[in-house]
Amino acid sequence: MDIKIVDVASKANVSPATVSRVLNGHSYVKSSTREKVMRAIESLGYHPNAVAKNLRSQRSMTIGVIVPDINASYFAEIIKGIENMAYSRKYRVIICDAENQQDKEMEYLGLLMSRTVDGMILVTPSTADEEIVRLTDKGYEVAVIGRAVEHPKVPCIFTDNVKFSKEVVDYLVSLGHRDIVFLSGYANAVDSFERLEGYLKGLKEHHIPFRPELVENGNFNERGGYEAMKRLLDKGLGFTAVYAANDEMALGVYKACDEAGLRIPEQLSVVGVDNNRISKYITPALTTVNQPKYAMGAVIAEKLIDQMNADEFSEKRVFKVDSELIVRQSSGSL
Amino acid sequence: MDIKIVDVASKANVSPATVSRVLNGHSYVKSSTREKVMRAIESLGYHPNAVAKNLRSQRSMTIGVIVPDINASYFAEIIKGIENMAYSRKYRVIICDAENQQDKEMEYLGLLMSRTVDGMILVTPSTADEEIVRLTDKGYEVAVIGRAVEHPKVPCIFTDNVKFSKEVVDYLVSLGHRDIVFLSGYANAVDSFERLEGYLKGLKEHHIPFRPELVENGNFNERGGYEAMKRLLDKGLGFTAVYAANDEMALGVYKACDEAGLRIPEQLSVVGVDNNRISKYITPALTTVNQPKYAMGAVIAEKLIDQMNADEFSEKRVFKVDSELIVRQSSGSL
DNA sequence: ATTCAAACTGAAATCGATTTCAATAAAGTT
DNA sequence: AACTTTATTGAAATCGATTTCAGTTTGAAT
Repeated sequence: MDIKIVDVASKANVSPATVSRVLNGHSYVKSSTREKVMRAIESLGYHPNAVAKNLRSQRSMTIGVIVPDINASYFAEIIKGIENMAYSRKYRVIICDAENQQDKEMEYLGLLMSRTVDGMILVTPSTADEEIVRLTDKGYEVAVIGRAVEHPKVPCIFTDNVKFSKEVVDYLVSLGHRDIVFLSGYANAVDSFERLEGYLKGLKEHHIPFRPELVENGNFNERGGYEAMKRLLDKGLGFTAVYAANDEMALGVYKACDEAGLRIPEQLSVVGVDNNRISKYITPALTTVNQPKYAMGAVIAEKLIDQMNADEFSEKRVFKVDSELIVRQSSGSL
Repeated sequence: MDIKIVDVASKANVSPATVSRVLNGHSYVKSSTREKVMRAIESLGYHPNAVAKNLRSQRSMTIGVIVPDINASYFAEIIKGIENMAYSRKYRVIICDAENQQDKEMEYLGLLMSRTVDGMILVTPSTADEEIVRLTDKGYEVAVIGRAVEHPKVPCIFTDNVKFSKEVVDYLVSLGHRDIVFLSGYANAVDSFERLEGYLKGLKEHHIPFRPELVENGNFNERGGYEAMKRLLDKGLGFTAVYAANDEMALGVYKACDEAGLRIPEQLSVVGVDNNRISKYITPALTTVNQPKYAMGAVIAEKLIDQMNADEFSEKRVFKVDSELIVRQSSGSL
């Protein structure tokens, strides 16, 4: 049922080699034969089998991306950046959505490891560094978004979690807040860890004693943020501001506050991270930290593609990009 | 540098065939040899080359999905539904984001056509029906979300655009509106077309004369909605309600109204379609039409997989699912 | 008219797995 | 003991393209 290159060849009275030459165009082919072949291709509706092609040529011109959740605009924006850069370099992108499940993440990693892609970009905060190092040493082309990995061949791009988290604390303190809740994401993510670190650093610098009871885990999603906030409110701890490690959790905080009749920002200031698309539409508009998501995706895709095509690796491998605090209406002075 | 099956074979002192048998487990292998092979695999860190495997076995256990925009929650939800169903059936999913560009859509279609996937799901409103029929006749397994395609082998799932659009008009008329704007999406999308049809049908039923100047195109995105609304406002046409063919455009309408000092819903009622995640967070919360996106993805994935594995095709191929109007605060009586 | 390079083409090897076929060994069956 | 049947393995063919190698034509240069 399938049309193969030999079918085209026999229809055009040439060898498969010639058809291949016409198809790929890096060799001499007489223009009259080229036309014969083209006509045969056309009339048979021939489509080359990429699986065979990739096997022989040992490349697929595709790169794979694994993200924890395509629904989160943070990742969706990154993907757009990757996609457009890759597209302009004639690469195609396949996206794997791990849906925040570690087993799926591993599963998809296995899929990409089986040579279906020429390179991969991991945006997954939970794949261990050692795993990435191992992959790279095995000869896979891997790039990482969201943190630094110690390996001379792995391009990385990330924002300084510690730095901007400290800046959030600085900002809240400048508004007069001293009792600041930190809402963390899931435990095995570097982002959670480093944002907590920045939070602590900020407190320390302002000589504010750390109150461990003000740190709660919200798993990076709305529901987690909602439940964490309810726990905090139930305990009746005194606090005037919440720094949520991402906007999704901040959304949950809004909901909990709404139910508890707590007004934002009059009674509680809320700051998120990601500049999620929703954050500017919600009322009050959420103060948040913006990361250059699209650019991060584009830069890392470019580096990866460069590296795949040149054996000398790039002078610059690790990119730390700046993020900015976007002050909106969810935060105010005491 | 790469470890191949022959390497494993020679390390374990067996033939490649035996290694393959161990790997795939559908043949007799003495348990002692199995262990030898396993040890060799382990110690060499062997990963089978899926490209070669797929070429030989003529299947990849992956299905490809093309969507116009992964950033839109309508598509993201559909993808989730597909992904989870596929995953439970041991299929992997690769997602192609056409970014609302028709050339990219074609490009990705070409990618999927080159036998890298066992089947494909198109959620693209702009791929022509004839193209889909042609693909299917050529032996590709294709399923479609969002409309019906006339071909006995193509599973389809969609909501009745005409029906719910008419219901939107019914609803607005019941609130007393008679001058209703219709904001259409881009012209080559069936959705635009059918939603307009429902709008017209609704007007007709209520004996409201059709005013062509009240129909504008907003290209299904926020910006388009904003600009279309501005054009309408500039023209100073009298209207009291807007039916936007999706929520994204409704967002643009909000922005234009905000700038023009027009209050929603007091001075203008707005209704969207999709029940986009943002729609419930925006103020006033948007009245919209909900489609069972996740379920649609799951159902079509299941049908496609069934069809790929059984030669007899399913009795039921076309699924029309119900959508519901979610009334929120953006619409009110005159 | 002869020579040499460039243009053009096909046969066969190759990519890395799976699978068929056939051969042998072990285990039951009468 | 002779004869099936079942278990176990390897050699070789195969999937559908690309690419090397070598051979033939053509065209230009001497």
